[in-house]
Amino acid sequence: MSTIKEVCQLAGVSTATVSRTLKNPNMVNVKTRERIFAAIEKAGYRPNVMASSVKTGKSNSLVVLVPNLSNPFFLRIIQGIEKAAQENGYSVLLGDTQGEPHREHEYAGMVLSNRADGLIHLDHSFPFSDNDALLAEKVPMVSVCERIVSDKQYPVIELDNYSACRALAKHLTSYGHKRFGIIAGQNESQIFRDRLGGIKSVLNEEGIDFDDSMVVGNEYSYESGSAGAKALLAGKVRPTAIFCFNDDIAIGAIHEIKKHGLKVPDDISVVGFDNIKVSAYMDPPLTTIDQPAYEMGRKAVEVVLQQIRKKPLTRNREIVQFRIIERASSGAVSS
Amino acid sequence: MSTIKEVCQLAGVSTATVSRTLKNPNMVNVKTRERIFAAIEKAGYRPNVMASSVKTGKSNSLVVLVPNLSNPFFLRIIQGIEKAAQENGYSVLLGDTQGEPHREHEYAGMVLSNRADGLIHLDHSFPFSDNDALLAEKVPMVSVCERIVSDKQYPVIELDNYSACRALAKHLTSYGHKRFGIIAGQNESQIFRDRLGGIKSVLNEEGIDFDDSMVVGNEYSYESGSAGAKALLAGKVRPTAIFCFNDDIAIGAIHEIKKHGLKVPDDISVVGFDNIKVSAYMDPPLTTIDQPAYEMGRKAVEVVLQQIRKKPLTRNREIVQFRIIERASSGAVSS
DNA sequence: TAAATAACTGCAATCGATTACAGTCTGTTT
DNA sequence: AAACAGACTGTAATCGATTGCAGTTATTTA
Repeated sequence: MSTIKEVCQLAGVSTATVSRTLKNPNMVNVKTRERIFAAIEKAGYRPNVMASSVKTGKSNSLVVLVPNLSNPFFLRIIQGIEKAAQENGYSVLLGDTQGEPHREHEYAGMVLSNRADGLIHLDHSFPFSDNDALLAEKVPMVSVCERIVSDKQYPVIELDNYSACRALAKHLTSYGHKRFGIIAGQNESQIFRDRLGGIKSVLNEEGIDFDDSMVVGNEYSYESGSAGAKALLAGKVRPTAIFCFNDDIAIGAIHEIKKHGLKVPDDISVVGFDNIKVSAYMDPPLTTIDQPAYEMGRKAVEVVLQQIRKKPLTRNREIVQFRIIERASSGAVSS
Repeated sequence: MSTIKEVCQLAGVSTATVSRTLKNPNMVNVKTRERIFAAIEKAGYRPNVMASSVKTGKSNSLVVLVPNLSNPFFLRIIQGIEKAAQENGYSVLLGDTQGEPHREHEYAGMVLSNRADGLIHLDHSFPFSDNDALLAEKVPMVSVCERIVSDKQYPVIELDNYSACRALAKHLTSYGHKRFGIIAGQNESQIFRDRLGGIKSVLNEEGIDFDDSMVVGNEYSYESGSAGAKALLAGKVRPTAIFCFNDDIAIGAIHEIKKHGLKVPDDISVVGFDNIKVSAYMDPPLTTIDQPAYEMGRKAVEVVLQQIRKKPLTRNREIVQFRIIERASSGAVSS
């Protein structure tokens, strides 16, 4: 790897001029510039990004913390992040945390050690260790989907989960459903509270009883969907409709329901959340809530960059639009 | 952010000693060490990774080029990569290339500009621009799944696609199938040739005719699976079994087949490739070839690290084991 | 024509670490 | 008691850029 000095030699100029032709070309004379470009070409010179980072204090990369890389919904968000980052000259450092605090700390620490300029968190945990909490105060950070629990209010890109679940619940009650089951993801999150709240508000309005024993599940996975469905089917009263807090859960649930010889939606309606791509290809195709994941990723990048560039944020909370996608996994309650 | 100098002040030592307590603790006296650790704590000091990278010439990160982030199979590989990288003190720079050369060039260039120490490519294209080809000669690089087409032989982690497809083909012929269709991913890749070769070799042995017009599709996606199935069903002779070159394609194909009022596997058997997680939850669950994606990712990291550390490679080609997963999407041919 | 301005370019300090080399101090060996 | 080894620690050069400041021309203005 050749350095800036070799280019200097070849072009007969100082490092300053070479550096300038690369960063502020219009500061240097056209003829010199050309000579330098030729020298760069000949030397096969590539500026050492690390060196320039030391000087400028910017790494031009963002860390993204993902609780679970196998979730296609997160992936879509990451695609959005990656694209937007790239367009802005940033690169993405990926951290699969598996929800483990020590891995979060490790990746979050990258911002403190100048490896990254900002942090996008796809979870609600405060990703820094207690030790680093003070330093973390001024790091550019956004969360997607759910607000980070911490004293400081970090910006968030999120969906109106309450309203989305109301829409979904209304969709089901309009089909005459009265006995509901819920298979949730994480029980102690704001998302959980918002979604449950949304559903309950509709049931309340409709005068439908709902017992918290009908809420099962605590993981966003196929397995948890299967297990949740199994639990619900084993209860005294079988629900006629099941809310699943993401599509993976719904897929697992439908699988299990069919195993029991029941039909979806004839015997039980199932609805998911996220609208991942495969949902449209399931049998039956899933009724679900579309979250604009790609867009959310893009927005997240905008917001961190704004912080990095020390521009004031217009708002601390960006609400993106959901759409209810009605497909064949939900239908009229059987009489 | 405080620097090493502030720690020096607090502890009353030189930068050298601070640096040493962090990198070679046993070189410094226990009491000094403790004083320094206390100072580090008090200052909230985090070493600037960029600065140390300049000096050492190592960035401790790897670029991973993914042709398509939405493919769950690639994701699983990335999970393996990420984990292994982290265990070795490396972080992962993710590049979603969408198969576009200019994006490949851009990401691959990161190794040349010292942003990354090595490169893992989940595709077969030579990721550097022609300009950079010379410089690329000595960059640590591995590909996963498929060998990189280039003069230099870069190591590869791959499956024996030929044998895997033979296994799959035998599975189907043993069920009595004689009319086959194939929905492929990329037509000009080695994978394509190996897989097609494997299938044809079995058909040959069994004396089964096969017409290349029964090979359709050129993209690893649900849509392509649907479209491919549609095309095959519109042909003069309807196949009784369809090979799909990944599970996404198979999922799309099954969806389409059902739309035509046909049953899987009663009317048509469908087999996939990769064994992504959702395959087990499809209706019917997919017969497929399991690729140990996570393991492949880990191996890829091992191999690049070996190159980075300038240790000789034991072999240039690492073959991982496949397993045929027989599930309900394939069955006896209907009479 | 002298003075002022503009357009380039170079010098050298700097970013925040790492590390070869040399120096100091303590303890051993003869 | 002198010589030497071992254990620490510090000095200062260095990695490869960036950039404020100053210097040199060339051009414009008065």
